[in-house]
Amino acid sequence: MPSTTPKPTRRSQPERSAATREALVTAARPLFAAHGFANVGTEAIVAAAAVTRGAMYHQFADKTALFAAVLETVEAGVAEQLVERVTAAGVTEPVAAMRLAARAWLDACAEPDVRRIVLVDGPSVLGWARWRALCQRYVFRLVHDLLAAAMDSGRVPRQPVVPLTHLLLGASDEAALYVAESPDPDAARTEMTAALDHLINGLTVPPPAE
Amino acid sequence: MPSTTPKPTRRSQPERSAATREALVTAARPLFAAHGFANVGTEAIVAAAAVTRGAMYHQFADKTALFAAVLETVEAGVAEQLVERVTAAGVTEPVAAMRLAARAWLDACAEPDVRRIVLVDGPSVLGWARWRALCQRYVFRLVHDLLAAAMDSGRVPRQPVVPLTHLLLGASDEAALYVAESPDPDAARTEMTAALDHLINGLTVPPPAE
DNA sequence: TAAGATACAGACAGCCTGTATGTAAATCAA
DNA sequence: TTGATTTACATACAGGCTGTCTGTATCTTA
Repeated sequence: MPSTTPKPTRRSQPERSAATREALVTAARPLFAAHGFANVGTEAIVAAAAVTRGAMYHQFADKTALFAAVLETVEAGVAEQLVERVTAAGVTEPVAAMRLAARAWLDACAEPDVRRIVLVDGPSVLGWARWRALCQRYVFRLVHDLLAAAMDSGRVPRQPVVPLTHLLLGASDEAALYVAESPDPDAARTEMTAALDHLINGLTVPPPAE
Repeated sequence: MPSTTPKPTRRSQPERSAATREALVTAARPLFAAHGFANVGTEAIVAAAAVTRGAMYHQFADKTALFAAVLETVEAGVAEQLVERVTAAGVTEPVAAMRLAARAWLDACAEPDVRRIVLVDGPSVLGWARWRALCQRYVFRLVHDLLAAAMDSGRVPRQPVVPLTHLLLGASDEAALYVAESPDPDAARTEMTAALDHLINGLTVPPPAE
C-alpha cells in the first residue's frame, strides 16, 4: 500500500502540469476576489497553492496570464449556471429565456468572485478587447444566440444582433453591480429585475412611428 | 522688471497648492490614458508636471487619490460636453434629448482618456462604489433627470428612475467601448446608434400585455 | 519680528515582479 | 537498460515602484 503524499508515485509531465496549474488557479481565485488583482502578491498565491514561484512562472507567462486563467474558469462557471437555470425551467421561448437568464445572472453575481474578477478587474487587467474576447465564448454567445432566436421567431424585430447583445450585457453588468453593492440587495434585486424586464419587453415590440 | 520664472513673486499658500495640484492632474491625465493606471510610475508623473514626488505626496494622499482627481476632471468635461450638445440643439423634449446625449457620449468616448480612465481603470482602481459615486454627480445625474422628465411628460411610463438610469448608463458604457475598439469605428458608431435608439424607443411605450 | 503652520525636497526602507541559473524528474533513442 | 534531451520545478538576484520620514524653505499670524 503506497503512502499518500510523501511518495509522488511517478506522475506524467502533463499530469504534473495540470495539477500545479489547477492548484494555482484554485488558490488564486478567492484571493483575487477578496483583495483585487493588484493587492495580491504572487507569494501569497503560491503559498496558498502549496507551490513555489518558480513553478508558477513556469506554468504561466506572468501574473496576468494566471489571472486570465482564473477569469476564464469563473466565466465558464457562470455560463454553466445560466444554461442550467434556463433548461431546468424548461423554457423554450427565447424572450422568456432571456428574462430568466437575467435573473440567474443577478444571482450569480451575488458571489463576489464574479463581480470583482470578471466585472471590475477584468477589463482593467486584460484590457477591454481581450476581456470581451474571453467572455465572448461564454455568456456573450448565450445572449447572442437567444436574441437571434427571438428574431427568428418574430418576437424581436430583425436587426443587427451583435450591437444589441453588447447593450444588454452592458446593462446586465451594471445591474449586477448595483444590486450587489446596494445597502439592501434584496430590494435592489426586485427593483432591477423589474427594470430589466421593462428593457427586454421594450425590445419585443416594434418602436412606434415617431 | 521682475524675471519670469526664477523669481516666484511671492504666491500665497492656496495659490501654490492649487498650482501644483493642477500641474499634477494635467500631467497625469494623458499618461494614465495612454498606459493605464498601473503602468505609470509616480516618477513619470512628477517629471511631466515639473514637480517632485515630495510635492505630490503632500498634495495627494497616494497615487489613487491623484487618479481620482484626474477621473473627476475627465468626467466633468464629458458632462459639460453632453449638456452643451443637447442645449445647442435646442432640444427640450426629454426622449429626444436622451438620444442626442447618447450620440454625444459615443463621440466623447472617441477620446481614449474617457475610455481608459473612466470606463476601464476607474472601477478597478477606486472600487465600483466610489467610482459610481464620483460619476453620480455628473453624467449619471444628467441621464437621471432626463428620464424623470420623460416620465413627467408621459413619454416613458412611470417607474423607479434610479435602476433604469443604471441600465442605460451600463449599456452606454459598453456601447462606447464597442465603438471605439471596433476595427471600423465609423460603421460601429452607426450600428450602435441605431441599437441605442431602439433601446430607448422601447422604453417610450408601455410593454404589451403578456 | 518671532513663532507656528504650510509647502516642498530628497533620502530610505520595504515590497513585489520577472528573470536567470541550477537541479530533479520524466520522456525518448538506441 | 542506459544515456541524452526535454520538461517541471527551486532559489537567488536585479530592478522598479510606492509610501514614509526627516529636514528645509516659504508663507501666515500674533
